Amino acid sequence: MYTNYLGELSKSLLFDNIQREHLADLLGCLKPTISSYKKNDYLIIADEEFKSLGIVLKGRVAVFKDNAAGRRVMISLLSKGDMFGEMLAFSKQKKWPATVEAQENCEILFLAKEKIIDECRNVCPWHKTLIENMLRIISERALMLNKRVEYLSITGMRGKISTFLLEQFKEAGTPTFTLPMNRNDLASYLNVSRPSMSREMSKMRDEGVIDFHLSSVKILNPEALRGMVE
Amino acid sequence: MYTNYLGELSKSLLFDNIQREHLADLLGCLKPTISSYKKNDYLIIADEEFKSLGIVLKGRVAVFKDNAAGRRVMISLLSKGDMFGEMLAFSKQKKWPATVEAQENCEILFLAKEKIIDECRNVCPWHKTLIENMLRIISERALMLNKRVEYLSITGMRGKISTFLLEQFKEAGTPTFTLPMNRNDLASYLNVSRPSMSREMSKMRDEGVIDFHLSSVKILNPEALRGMVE
DNA sequence: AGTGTTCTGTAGCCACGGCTACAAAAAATA
DNA sequence: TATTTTTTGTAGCCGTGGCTACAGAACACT
Repeated sequence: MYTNYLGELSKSLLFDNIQREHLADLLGCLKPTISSYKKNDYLIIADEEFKSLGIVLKGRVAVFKDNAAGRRVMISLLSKGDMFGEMLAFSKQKKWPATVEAQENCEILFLAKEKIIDECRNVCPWHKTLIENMLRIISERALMLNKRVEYLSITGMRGKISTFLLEQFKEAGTPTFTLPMNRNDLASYLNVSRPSMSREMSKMRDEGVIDFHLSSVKILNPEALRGMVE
Repeated sequence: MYTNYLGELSKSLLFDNIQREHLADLLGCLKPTISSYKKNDYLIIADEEFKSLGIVLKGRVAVFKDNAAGRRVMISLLSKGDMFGEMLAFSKQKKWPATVEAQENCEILFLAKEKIIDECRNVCPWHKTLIENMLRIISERALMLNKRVEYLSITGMRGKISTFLLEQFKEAGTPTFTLPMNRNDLASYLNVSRPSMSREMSKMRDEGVIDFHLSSVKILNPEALRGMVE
């Protein structure tokens, strides 16, 4: 059944640190179901009852959210190895907050939420690793969201740009580094418009604080940049 | 040692569904440490190595973050029963991202991160409940952050206000309901300025879409409100 | 090299919303 | 009831940044 996918699954974060040969045992204990979907099929419709979390085995799926006006906004695009619904599995929330749609023909593994914690704690030693992985995945996602909120809470284009660049600078260690996204993605990450962001970056270049060409950026005056944070 | 606090701890979310009489056993197995701090003492300084998560037993503590410009911003204010550092305990991140300071004289229980998962899985049956609680707490926090990001990503005052009111409306079930925060808190939750928000709400009242007096709000025209979401 | 596609920088217009300031209402304290 | 403190509504000023539009650069594809 899922034997074809053992190799793929063992690369997934949820099954990290679990040997491929033990994975089969663990799956035997988790008893997942596998479903196939055709392009444009809905895997999940918002407000449906949550029963199990999903892992993409093959193909790509899109997570959407319909806002109150009825327009659908894409939240994320998932492919092989990615998981969805992991936060719902452990919260009190009972309904899916989003809609999930197949972008291509795909196969999805579903894991019932009760199986993840409740079963075979003593019998199956890999379960402990599974729980650890789950805690790590959710915690890390929460930390990412936290950082995102920080960026979004900054008022002012300058503040956002300089905070972001300083963080990249700190991470890279060197004053010259490559941006991890293109202008469009960066703009929507910071929730500003792309042209406005470009305009401001150019101003900052004119002022001699930074220099850049496409995705390559150089911090010329870190102190001045820090002064622009607020 | 912590026997004085058993009653308090059993009310904490982390120890939910654990009988007070079993809590003592569990704590014996978790081997927490308890420290006292005076007003203005630092419990944690940002960038220190993370070793254990904390639970406030007595007093109040403030979580701060210093932005790149050096200005400190309060993230949250914690009191009896509140926990901090729970996301760090399970992520790969090794350093505290924030500073924690005592607002009053207080007592804090610290729980080493290894103890939470690694120990006594088979011996101590309450451990399973503890892990479940932890997963629930972190998942719920992630969901809250997710919702926060959604609000912050809405461009336009109208969009934010109407989305928020529609959500409250849905939650309440009735067109008349009470706002869960005052204007200041709501404004900073939506990351807008308080006067601008008030101005826009008044406009919406003039247009006959909503009515309100202080914290009491009435939705007069839900359809029109939905049209303002984007 | 040639073509189409995506990405980036730049310009100009103008509305949204931030900010300060103040007064009235409500709530807390005495 | 009187007094202080907090919360809320309103006004006016004006800068920030969103938006459309376009041209040139970079990239992908053949």
